[in-house]
Amino acid sequence: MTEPAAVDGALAKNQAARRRRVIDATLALAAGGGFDGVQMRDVATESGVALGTVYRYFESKERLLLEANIEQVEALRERLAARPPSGDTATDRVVDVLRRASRTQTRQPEATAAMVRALGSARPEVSDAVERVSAAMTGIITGAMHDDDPSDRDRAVARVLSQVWLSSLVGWVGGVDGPEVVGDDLERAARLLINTSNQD
Amino acid sequence: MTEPAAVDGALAKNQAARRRRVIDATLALAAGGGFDGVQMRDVATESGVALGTVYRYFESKERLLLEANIEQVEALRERLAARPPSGDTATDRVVDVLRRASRTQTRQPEATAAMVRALGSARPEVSDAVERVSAAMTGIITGAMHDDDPSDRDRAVARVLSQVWLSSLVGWVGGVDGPEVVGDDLERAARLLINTSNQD
DNA sequence: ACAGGAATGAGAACGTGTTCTCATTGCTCG
DNA sequence: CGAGCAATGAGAACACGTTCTCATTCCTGT
Repeated sequence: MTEPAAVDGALAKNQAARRRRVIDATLALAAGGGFDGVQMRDVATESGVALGTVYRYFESKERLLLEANIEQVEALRERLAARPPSGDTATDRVVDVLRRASRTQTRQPEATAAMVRALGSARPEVSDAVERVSAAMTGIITGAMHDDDPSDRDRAVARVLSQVWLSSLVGWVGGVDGPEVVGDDLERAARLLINTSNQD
Repeated sequence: MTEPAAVDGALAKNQAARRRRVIDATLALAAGGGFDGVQMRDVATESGVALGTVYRYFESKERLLLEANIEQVEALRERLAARPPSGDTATDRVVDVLRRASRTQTRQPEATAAMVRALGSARPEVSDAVERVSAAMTGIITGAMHDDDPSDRDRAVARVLSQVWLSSLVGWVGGVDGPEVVGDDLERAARLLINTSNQD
């Protein structure tokens, strides 16, 4: 019954440890020099792994950054879920969460820049990773709305907001807008989308 | 009075012609092979210009693709303005225009992919070009709303829609969604945003 | 028409992502 | 424990964006 390639075993453990070191090295390099600061040779050196090994674990630099981003966004989701948003209306809670999220991102400009650039590069080979990132973003938003399962409309709103999120990050990382615009964009979009009968 | 470097003159004309050839070669290559199909050496060869000259005209491959994109989006804007959208309500007109626009883009998958990737790469050096592209998108949308000058709210809605536009294109180009999703996303967002008292 | 200077052509050269080769190591299973 | 095989290390090699060099051509102003 050793068919599914035992998840324990010495090999698996070593591989998990390598993967971790590679991602950590990536995050460290990204925090320092953004996208261009993450050079595959450096990632290999810093994580104590051969260049070819990095590529056996991650098919490309983008994949590497996206996997790192998935961790970050999912961690963000858990952190936000742990401290539930304040606010009486769904709109307020969503705005609160979105503002906290964008603050988190704009506080680590370089690392965020690296990952956003990977997100925007749009190669089909990494579509599954992009999907997971945006699923996490959407989950953050629907989670802030209310405790019930999200309705179709909730999901539609959340999708739009996560799209605004991405575009706004791209605009910030690309130097089109300042960091505060990300939060403002999201708040404005949220208020336009979730307009219950009470005008702000 | 020959101060502003005469816009006519033989030199200026040759330069304009070179620039045109370079952009045309770019579009042709992009139509064939997407982002990776646009190789700077090929652009130079196809446009009958030296590689160094391409770089004197366009600081980078991204700049080149973005300048090409600006032309396309502005052409699209004029075409859409020439055939005003059908529909009685602002929502319907906006949806009509957005659907036509996304059809135009998804019909040229490779070329669009190349340009979207340039848009998503988010380097500050090309922020002005990104800005022009999104200004054109926004203009397309506000133009569809009504003939009057857009209100602040109109502009806010248009900005959100142009952000959805970009994200949705990124999702399509990146293989996350099918081409029809772009138009659907935009329509859904438009209906959520422009909710006059008449529910659809 | 001519001198001076800017623009271009042609191609080498460099940096970094990615691939490939081959020797070595480490795991698993009998 | 030992054979076999996958994983890894080390580094060369390749592709393409970008930069640089230098000779040649083309404008422009006189």
